[in-house]
Amino acid sequence: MNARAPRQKPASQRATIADVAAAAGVSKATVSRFFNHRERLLSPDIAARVEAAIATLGYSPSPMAQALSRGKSRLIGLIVADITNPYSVAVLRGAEKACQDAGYLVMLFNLGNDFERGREAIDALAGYQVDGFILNTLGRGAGVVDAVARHGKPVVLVDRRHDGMEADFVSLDNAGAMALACEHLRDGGAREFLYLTEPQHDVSTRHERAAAFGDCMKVHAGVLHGRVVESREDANDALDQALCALVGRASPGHRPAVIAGNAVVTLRIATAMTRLGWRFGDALSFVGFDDTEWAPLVGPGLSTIAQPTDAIGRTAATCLIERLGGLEGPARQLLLPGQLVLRGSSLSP
Amino acid sequence: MNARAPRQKPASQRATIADVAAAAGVSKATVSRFFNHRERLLSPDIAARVEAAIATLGYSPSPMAQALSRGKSRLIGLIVADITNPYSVAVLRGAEKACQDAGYLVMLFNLGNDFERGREAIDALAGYQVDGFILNTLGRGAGVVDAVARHGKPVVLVDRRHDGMEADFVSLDNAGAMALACEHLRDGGAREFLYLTEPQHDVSTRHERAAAFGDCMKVHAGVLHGRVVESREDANDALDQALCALVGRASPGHRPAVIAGNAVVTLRIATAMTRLGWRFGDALSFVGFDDTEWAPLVGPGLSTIAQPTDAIGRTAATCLIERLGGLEGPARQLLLPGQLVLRGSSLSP
DNA sequence: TTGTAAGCGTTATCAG
DNA sequence: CTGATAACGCTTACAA
Repeated sequence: MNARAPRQKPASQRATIADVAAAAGVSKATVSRFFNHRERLLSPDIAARVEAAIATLGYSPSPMAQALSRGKSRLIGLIVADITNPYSVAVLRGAEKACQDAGYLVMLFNLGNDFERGREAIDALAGYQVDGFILNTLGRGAGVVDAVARHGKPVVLVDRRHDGMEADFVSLDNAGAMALACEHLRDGGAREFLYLTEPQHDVSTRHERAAAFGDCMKVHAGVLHGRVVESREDANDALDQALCALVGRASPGHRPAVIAGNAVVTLRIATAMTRLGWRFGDALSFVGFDDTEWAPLVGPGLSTIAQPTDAIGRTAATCLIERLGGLEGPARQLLLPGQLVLRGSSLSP
Repeated sequence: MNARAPRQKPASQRATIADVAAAAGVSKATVSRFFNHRERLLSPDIAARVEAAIATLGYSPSPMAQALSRGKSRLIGLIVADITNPYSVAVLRGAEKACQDAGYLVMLFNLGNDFERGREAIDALAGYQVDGFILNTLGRGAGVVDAVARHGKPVVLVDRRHDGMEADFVSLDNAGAMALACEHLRDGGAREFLYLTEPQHDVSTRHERAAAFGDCMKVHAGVLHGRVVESREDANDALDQALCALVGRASPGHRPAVIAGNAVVTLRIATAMTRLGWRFGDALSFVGFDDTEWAPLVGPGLSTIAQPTDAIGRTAATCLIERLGGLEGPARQLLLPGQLVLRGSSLSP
């Protein structure tokens, strides 16, 4: 008996390892061993007793206590720039599946497009002892590189590189995908091209796509002509003008081509088209990045570049888990191919 | 000095409370008090020393250790049936915001539409000592009620009731929203109605909407006629037939009306319309539940019922946090109003 | 093969 | 107001 009163035990809680030990008439260590080294060092009869006690008490170890004790949590921190973005969600799903298969749980932190919160997110997740990070943000927002470095945990970057950071990187093969789109449109007779993108800022994917677009034009220099225009929210006039200018440049018999850098831009273009009274596949050919569920429903159907989102997420998770398993070596770069989905917007009538 | 070698301290880790205590020349208890009871019981000079040590070491308390010690984690478990569903995501966003404002972190578990995993999800989250649950699933899938009950933690249900469960419930006012849609369509001249829903199974929202539809028809018995049809994936023929039958029933001068139970059904109907070569707002009037970003782009624009998703999520989180704060009393029921968004599909030409 | 006890990073009780 | 010290639930040397 202790002189001091022990903190009272909250009446009916989950069974703890001590309860099991008591019930089975063994020590806590033995119960712990039952879970972690069962076969190797436990006699059958004791194992049976422990097993029975576990069953009757409905015991399962507390991951928190385990994490505290082991220093690792089997938790993976996933930070997304914007959970509203279907791309992010699709990637998330893939990653989550892979993690669960490997016995990891995903802790999600959504930045809600507030890039300054990146550091905060990392610190919060690190507090919960996540073993590693999957980051689908970065570029803007300071301190993230340091924040990650400070905790010294493995990181995988998805879709957005970050300069100062030596980390595995998983993404769509932007150059390949853009080439697919451009070649398809060229085959359809297009000579004048317009690439519409969200403001590029520091988002690596946007830069890569714009650069790839430029390269495609260069390959057919003299015959293909392209322009890149940044589309901003609420800048409808600029968008309309860019489209009109494009159509104005086109020579007869050669339908001009528009490529959208992502689904957000596609949405804006579709709105502009109704505003202008134009029809996809008629006034112009169109291909957009990101194959949304509604792409088939707009006008004659929108041709798109489908990203292997699920594979991207799964690959990212796998990468990270490999690193957690101790894999060494330089940062890897995994570029997955996109797929051209043909619909009316880019086909000849 | 201990006879036994202590487990070696991993070289450069996060600073712990002990490090801070040492640096400030005080006890761990004092450092702890600095965070939890600063003003009340800490002399200014000691507080200053602690503060300095915290700053130089970059210390912040480990939430895991806190959770272990306190028995509460400031973590909220959020279980969604399907993260792919934009409705769920929108709610998630609202809830997350409210939680963060209140100093809680959300742990997300996605069922991926595998309803049998509900129990697993709850146990996993309970393992991490979440203080309470927000559930956006249930109905199907066994054991969830017991699983929740077993842990005895507060729960808020979103959008889907569950019979055996006494818990706060937050959702769209389905009856009100349906009435809005029906009255609008009736004003537009519709007399023959078709309500298309996903298979109702045990999903309470689907039942409520179907029942509300029936009630609306009953209110104008004799003049309004309605049918409810369940639309299944890959049952295109049945859908087409239902639509044709509806149009067949309509008397001249009275455009028939179609109401879609959610965005998934809306998508199917839109596809059917192009298949049939019909045009929204022409062959029939249309209103669908859920205001998606693409609703304005389909045909003349689709009229919808916009759910206050953000408010739903926020409300759910607030509810839960109130309970965590000790609020007693019977289960509450919070029904938030929907908003009718008018577009071409339900307007007279 | 099993038990003992230290330690993971906190908080809370009790004595000064 | 401050410091020891026992818990929280678990793992893991080390001893037996």
